[in-house]
Amino acid sequence: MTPGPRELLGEAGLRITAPRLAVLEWLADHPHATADQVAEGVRRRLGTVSTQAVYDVLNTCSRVKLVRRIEPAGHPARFETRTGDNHHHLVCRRCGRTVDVDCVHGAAPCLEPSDAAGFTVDEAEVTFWGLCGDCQVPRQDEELPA
Amino acid sequence: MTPGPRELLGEAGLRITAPRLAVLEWLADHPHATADQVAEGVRRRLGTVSTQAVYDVLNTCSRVKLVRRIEPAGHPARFETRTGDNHHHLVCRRCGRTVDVDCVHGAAPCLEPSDAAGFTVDEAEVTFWGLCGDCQVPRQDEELPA
DNA sequence: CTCGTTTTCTTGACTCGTTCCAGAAAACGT
DNA sequence: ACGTTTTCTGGAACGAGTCAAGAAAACGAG
Repeated sequence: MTPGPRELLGEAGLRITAPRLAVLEWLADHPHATADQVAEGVRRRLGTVSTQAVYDVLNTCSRVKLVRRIEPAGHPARFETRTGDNHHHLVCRRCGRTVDVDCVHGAAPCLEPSDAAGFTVDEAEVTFWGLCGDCQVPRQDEELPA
Repeated sequence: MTPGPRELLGEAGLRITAPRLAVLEWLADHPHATADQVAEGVRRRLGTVSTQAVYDVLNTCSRVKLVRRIEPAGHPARFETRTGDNHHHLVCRRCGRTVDVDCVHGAAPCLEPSDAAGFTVDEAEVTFWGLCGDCQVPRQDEELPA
């Protein structure tokens, strides 16, 4: 079965702390959350947690690959616990809403650049840009009416 | 032949100003420059130009597709005049150096997500991450020796 | 070519997301 | 239970980029 946050932290050699457990648990239920949203969710569960702690947990867990950080241009970073498979994302230009997209061509579609120009490539990141359902028509509340 | 900056601005319905010409010309010779680098280059040519003007020119020209803005996660935005073809980029995780990568599978390889989830997709952005030649070995100057 | 309108540039304050810092507090190994 | 190590708190700070008000240029009609 899927290991819980406690086990994951242990296996990664990280100490088990309330903020870490809360972040991981909350993130498992709310993928693609921003740091702010994570902080809010965690506080709702633990009472008070510093912004710093949240960033620290997120960064530490990113480093050991327990969470993946995605940074869509022009939007604050978002985090998810689905790691390992190199899936891609569909991001709304307007509200930043993000959804997972499985790799189109199976395993590694565009994973190899034709010419690496002396680079060592270790990841191919694919982002699809567009407008989500809610943002497609909404000239409504674009400007408040006089 | 390739139209010069002056013609491009005209066609786009934008006024022809010294800062704009200088930015476009400089960018044509220095693709993937950051806003700072553009400002520096333009100042070298025109004397004094406000940071604001540079951002304004870059944003305005982005809007009319005269320049493309790329924003690699964790690095300041970079700009290029090669627009229209949806080519991709290879970015150095460490120094941010960016090089163009032509689309591997011809026209639109991964352009269509398998499931759009109600989104209207208008662009597929592919970024290859790695280390450039200069950043692969350089544990040298990582820490200054005592 | 001059004038008036419109767009662009300058200067400087400011925001946002994120990190840095020092000290207090918790977690782990013995 | 204790000391060491790592993590958390609170607050200051940072970099990239934007906002706002007025001065200065560019266009185009007369």
